Amino acid sequence: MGAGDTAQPARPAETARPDAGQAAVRPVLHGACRPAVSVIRNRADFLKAARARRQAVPGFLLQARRRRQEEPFSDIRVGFTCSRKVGNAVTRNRAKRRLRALAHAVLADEGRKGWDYVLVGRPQVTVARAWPDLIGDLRRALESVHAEREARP
RNA sequence: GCGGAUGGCUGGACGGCCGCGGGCCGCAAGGUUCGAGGAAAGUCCGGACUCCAUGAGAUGACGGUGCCGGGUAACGCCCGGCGGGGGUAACCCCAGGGAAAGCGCCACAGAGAAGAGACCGCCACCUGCCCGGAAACGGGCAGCGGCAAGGGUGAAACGGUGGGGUAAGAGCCCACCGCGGGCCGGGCAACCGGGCCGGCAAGGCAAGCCCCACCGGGAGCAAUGCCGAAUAGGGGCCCCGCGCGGGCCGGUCGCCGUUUCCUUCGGGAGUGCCCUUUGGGGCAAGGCGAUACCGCCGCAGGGAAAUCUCAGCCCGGGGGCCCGGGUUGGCAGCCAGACCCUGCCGGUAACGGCAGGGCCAGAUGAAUGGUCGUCGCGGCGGCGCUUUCGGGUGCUGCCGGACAGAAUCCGGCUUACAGGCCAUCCGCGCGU
Repeated sequence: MGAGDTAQPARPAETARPDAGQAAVRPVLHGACRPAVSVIRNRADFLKAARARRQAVPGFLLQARRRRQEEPFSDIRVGFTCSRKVGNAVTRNRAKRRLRALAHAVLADEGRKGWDYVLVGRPQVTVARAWPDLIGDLRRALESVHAEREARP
């Protein structure tokens, strides 16, 4: 009986894994290796990302953090933040949805495994900025954040 | 046709690419179906539902409501009336109980603001002075007085208008209106109509306090209930202190069972040990599982003692029963309901009854979308055609498309809202 119980504690750590495992299989069908993108829902992860490096671009603010060794690192995680300064509830929702679509379009190809990204909405611009400009913003922000990492030995 | 009043509806459509959340089916891949609003908002009322408190309840405090009748689960909501006010009208507006229970206040202006008051003013008798006069007397001014009509102030001036009356005046008297009290008639009632009496006594503010009637226990879904890491850890009681307990390792037991090369995929050759009836079987190595039992022998050593140490390795005083707390988080509450649609019946209506049909979001760093295109709508402009000169119509360019995002759920209220549509009614104009 004791051996049966000892297998239990290991399970919570693996809850994030199954997605990663399936995603690792799926890209083979496409021929390219696209890591899975999952969503950050935990407050602690948001706070950690906010304390790590950041890059402001016209459309939004990007916060990014490379996860530590003991955390799962096979996927890309992304979160979204729109405070009350962005506008009323309708505007906040719309800003968040645009950021979500933006992450979907760009991050799977240009994000890095084992990193957390948080996209922070800005008043007026996040909702109004033209779509191609926003995509360009994210590409430049990612480049800058990754370069900063490599410059620091 | 123009202007207006009221009630209601709508809140762009279609498609391509890429996505999200829930349910159902499926081992899975995946499939299928559903997926924001009229206010989802403000959180202002009323409930459902939970937990807490409570002897039924009464009283007080506090809060709320306030014409009458009806509707409703309930309401401060809705409907129908009444009264007052506004509008030619349709219709709209009203915080609409009590001011002869009491307290308080009524700024400024004004003489005076509640049993008030005399600034200008009006006036007879009487007294004094002056003028005229022969005198009687007349006139003027002042005093002693009378009055409150007119002027003036004010949001409001101690009933209003008219007449009589008077020196001048005054509800002093009269008529009507207003006010108060009975009476009669109508209405469930608020109230309305009529008539009689009284005779001015009763200013306004209750959204200052207050009085009267009625209603209200408190907190809220972050309510509340359940599950819940681990050698973790809190409290109580009892027992033991035994080379004891827990984890890991090994032994042991059970099950499985082997390796290399070639290949035309049929097979062939080789093989750690033993047995063989040549079919194969057993043992060792290996894997998986179980773990009661065992951990070389010996049966100990240190310390005054409690007790500690050692012997596979590591950690620790141990065991039993009961109670309680609780982090990350998960589940329930949590979506079939005072529900929606249609029809019939009752009711002026709000609404109610019956029958049939329908299933319509359940997220939790929070889904219900992102992007591109076409069409449609509105505004401004250009060109063409047409015109009863108001406009209509075709093509085209630019711009715009509101207010706003479910979070336990219902009934209301309030506030926000680009543009568009419908119905009924009123006034004016024109035609018949």
